[in-house]
Amino acid sequence: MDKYEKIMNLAKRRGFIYPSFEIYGGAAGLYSYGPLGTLLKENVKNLWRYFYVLNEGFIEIDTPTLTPFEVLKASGHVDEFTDLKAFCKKCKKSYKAEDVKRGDKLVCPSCGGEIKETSQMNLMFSTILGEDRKAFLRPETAQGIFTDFHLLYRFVREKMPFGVAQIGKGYRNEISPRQGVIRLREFSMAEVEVFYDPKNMNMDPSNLKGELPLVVDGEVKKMDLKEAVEKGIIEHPALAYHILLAYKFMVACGIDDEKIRVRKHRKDELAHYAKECWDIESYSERFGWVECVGIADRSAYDLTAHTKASGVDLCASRRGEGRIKKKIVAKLNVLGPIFKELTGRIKEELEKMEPPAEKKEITLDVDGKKIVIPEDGYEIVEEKESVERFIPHVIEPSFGIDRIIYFILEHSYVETEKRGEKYNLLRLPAYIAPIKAGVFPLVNDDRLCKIAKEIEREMRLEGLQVFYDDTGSIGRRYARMDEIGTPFCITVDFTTLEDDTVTVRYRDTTEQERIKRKDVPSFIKNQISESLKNIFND
RNA sequence: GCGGGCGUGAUCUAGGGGUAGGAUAAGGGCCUUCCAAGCCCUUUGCCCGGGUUCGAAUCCCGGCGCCCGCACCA
Repeated sequence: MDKYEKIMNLAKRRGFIYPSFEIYGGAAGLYSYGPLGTLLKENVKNLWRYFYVLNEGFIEIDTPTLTPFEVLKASGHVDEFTDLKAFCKKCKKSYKAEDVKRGDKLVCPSCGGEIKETSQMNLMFSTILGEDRKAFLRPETAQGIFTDFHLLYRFVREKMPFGVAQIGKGYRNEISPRQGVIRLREFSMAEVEVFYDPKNMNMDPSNLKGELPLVVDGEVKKMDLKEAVEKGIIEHPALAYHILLAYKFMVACGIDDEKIRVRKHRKDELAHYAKECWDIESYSERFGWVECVGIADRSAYDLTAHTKASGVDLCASRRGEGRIKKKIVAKLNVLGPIFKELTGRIKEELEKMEPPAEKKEITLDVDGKKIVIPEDGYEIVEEKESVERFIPHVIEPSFGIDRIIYFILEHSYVETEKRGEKYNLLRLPAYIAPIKAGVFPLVNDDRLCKIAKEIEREMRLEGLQVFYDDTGSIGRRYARMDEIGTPFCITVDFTTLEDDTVTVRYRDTTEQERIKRKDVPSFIKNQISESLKNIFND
């Protein structure tokens, strides 16, 4: 049995994650989170929020997964995702069917033979809103952010740069989803769209401290980020910063930093919207290097596309450089007496015009009427342009939550021996662990049980997920907690009856210490929050 | 989507045309003063559908799922 199987066995047995709808034979690419998996996933999402919403100060939103056709048409997904591919068995090459169509036959451009084998490449799930409005389940959460850009830009009071985060489901109708939880048809993603002014990134270069294992020319090299930007390996500092942040997040999740690398996309593997893209990959014994995060430079691609398609201006403003612009200003005291009630319309049309080089009579067409404006009916005014409109650029860190959860399990899974017996545990960081503490009476004695149950209740009311257990031997109960990664166990023993102390047992060392019974909730909370704060102290 | 292999409780596995067995886990009880102890009892299963047959978990066909290779992977 390989590690993947062991982990998936554990995951199923202990309620982390397992194939969905199994009583009906299951469905490829669909997995469910059980009770512990749901807690674990929630902790991962909250850690992510800690990074991006709390630490970075990005705003978080929640938009529909059902997305009208026009949105994904504009974004390029309809055309880029819908492809009939023709596969030539002889040449082992595939082509876009429309490129090799000859009459009603598909002909292989390489060998000239007829191609019979085709496959539908549409990766989006289509559906219908109401009677007949075409729609899709979103393939990424990003479009819900782009299409609200104007509202969000106003919400942040028009400051640049700003980030918008979203956690939610995405859907891709994979032709053949192998690789278990690595390739899902419905999956959770956490995405940020960072909007910035390409002429003014507002990036503090001191944020680029540190070396990352970059894959350059197929080789992994530890490289200083500042150097990577200077050498043009990473296109610009904001992109480098987000690569670093995403890397730190992965490590904070408990993923082995020896098994993380950062790889630049080749030109031919870039998504249609991306100008440059870096993947944070993690290594699995079963699957090899797997993409967990993609950090893409989407430039102005999406906002430009949606501005064009919707007609809504998705621009931002920057303080201008004081360019001088001429414009026409109507003199109402002259025009009013001449044109009476038409004056308002005339002013509107007149001021829309490009000013003439020299002052002269202007002939205007207003609502089908020819109007002649006398030379003294307007002025040409010179104005300094104080704002400039531009379409913001976007950096998008996009996290595959389910893959990250798989890697958390794989990398925290430890096989050891205890008294000659196999002993397995999950070394999850305390803030990731689904259960924070086991609470036990040393033996099944009414007095001890009563106190242990009281402690359990106190901890729950303090917001801690804990697990009370009084069955079997104490060793067995520790083992059960170790297997699901519970970092602490609280045990009530006979000494508790005398001095009101209990033992805290640490998962990774199995060592114990005594603390005051009344301090238990705050002690555990401190342990968790201290380890969380340490993430950013390096 | 193509070719090959596989499908037995929650997990691991034995068997195999005639009442499906074990281990682990789980539940109940006894015992138990710190790391999967012991004893007694108990629950859960042949992927689904069709065919062959007196009788199918077993043989055949189809589907679904999993694994391997090819292809695909925004």
